[in-house]
Amino acid sequence: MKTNPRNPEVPQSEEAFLAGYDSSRFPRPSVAIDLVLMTVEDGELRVLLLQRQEHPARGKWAMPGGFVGIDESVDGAARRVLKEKVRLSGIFVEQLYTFGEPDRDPRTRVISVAYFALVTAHTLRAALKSQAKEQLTLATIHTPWAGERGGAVEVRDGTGTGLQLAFDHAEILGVAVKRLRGRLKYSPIAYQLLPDEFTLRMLQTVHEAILSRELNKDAFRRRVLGLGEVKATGRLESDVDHRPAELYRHCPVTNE
Amino acid sequence: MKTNPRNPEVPQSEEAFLAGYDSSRFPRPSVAIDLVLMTVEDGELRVLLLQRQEHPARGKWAMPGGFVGIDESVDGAARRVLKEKVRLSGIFVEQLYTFGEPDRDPRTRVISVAYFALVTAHTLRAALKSQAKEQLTLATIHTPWAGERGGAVEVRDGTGTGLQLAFDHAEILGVAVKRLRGRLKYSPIAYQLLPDEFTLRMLQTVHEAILSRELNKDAFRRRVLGLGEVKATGRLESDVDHRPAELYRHCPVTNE
DNA sequence: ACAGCATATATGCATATCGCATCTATGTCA
DNA sequence: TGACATAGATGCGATATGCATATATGCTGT
Repeated sequence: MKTNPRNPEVPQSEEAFLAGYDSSRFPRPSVAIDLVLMTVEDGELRVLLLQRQEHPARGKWAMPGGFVGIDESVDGAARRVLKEKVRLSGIFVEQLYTFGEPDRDPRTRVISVAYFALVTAHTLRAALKSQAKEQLTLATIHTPWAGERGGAVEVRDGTGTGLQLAFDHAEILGVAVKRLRGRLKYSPIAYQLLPDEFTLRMLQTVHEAILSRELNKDAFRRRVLGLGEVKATGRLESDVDHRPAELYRHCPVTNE
Repeated sequence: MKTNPRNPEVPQSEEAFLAGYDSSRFPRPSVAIDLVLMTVEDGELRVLLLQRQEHPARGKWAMPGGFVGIDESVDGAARRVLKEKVRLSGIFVEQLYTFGEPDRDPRTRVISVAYFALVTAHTLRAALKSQAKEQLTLATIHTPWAGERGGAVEVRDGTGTGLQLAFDHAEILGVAVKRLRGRLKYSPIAYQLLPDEFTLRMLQTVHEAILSRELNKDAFRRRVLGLGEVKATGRLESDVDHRPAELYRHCPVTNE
């Protein structure tokens, strides 16, 4: 057991410790946020990555991140980074997990609160088009594991070439995919990845991309319609070379 | 939108920011952990609380916590606090959620990573008996909300008197109960709250205490036995004034 | 105009699960 | 020895799901 720099404080209660806490006495870790921004495009689950221009991990890919200001909430820092680096706001953002190993960043002690965000591919592409200054990409996520197991994942660019992730970002992304899969069945999270009006086939494609497996079409339709979370609009999709399907809307069901 | 102390850094990339980061230039928040240590005793879900001896929130009840050292992992800090304040180690501990509102602690900026831990009431009572120096209690948790909704909770001592929780600890505890309920169905978490050998009735009681509702006995038995996660020992419980039930053991099923 | 095609949408059926009720078994205790 | 409380097993209807089949409809090529 290594020496604890706060050993002299051990006999104190938390309260005494806090009351006598001298903020300059012990070094504090930096606190950052990392943003796992995912979308479904062309039937694939994808994540926004930036290629690092500087050492360390130069040339590797990382998810956007930033430090938490002393006067802003951690959630607020996540929304700020989303706005500053991706030019997006108002989309679904949820805290994922906090990564706090001392050596996860080679330069200094950084504790990172990871967030995952979801947005339609259309909205994301529009936001990215307005600022092509940074080297960024929408990479496809491949999970070597099935179900909701979790673990590190692989990412590939449009040509199928594998991309190297910086730091512990492969692990972070794995946790994000695991969380996303776990929430899919019991929360209306998939609608974050669809436009306001969508067909049941589009909804199923989103589910299949997230779960990385095919679903039974009829059971899927029955379950979705039975949940009462979608409402038929009466309108039909257009610009398809086959029979157009009916368009639905997500109607959040009141939690009685 | 309030002024961001790091506005001058905005045009920089994360990488440039990190590379040129001067650790003395911007104030860093303190990082702490809070430990939600829960157990099931007398068919009730209970949580370990300490009464605060100092201001602020003097006299109110709080969950044990402590600061994260500069050289220890956040998980390690949680295990250390568990060991130092509760004299327990080797039990189930899992990260819960990070609470990062700027005003959640009135003294200074503290970002807290909450953990939840589970242990049998027997083990916890034994650990507490060896150190009655601090004002602590095992309070019963009452959730005004049903299902897995979440929200603040109430705690009461053995006489049914409500206890006031300090800071945002009612919210933290609510998130812990919500997480515990959500995990119950799909993870073998309940066995953390039972001795090595237990009856199916004891297992059901743990589930009912966590969910705060009664379960169908036969359906519960069938589901548990069907999952193949328990193994009959052939032995029977003793010291009961009725027909003794068979004792079972938890046998972790191999994730194929 | 019309046949063919691809997909949408609806229906039927076997199976598995779950809630509920009923029945039997087995220990303690008066 | 019998009442009693709980353990443990069985049957049944309702519901969800996987799979197959049948029908509907817009588009396209001839």
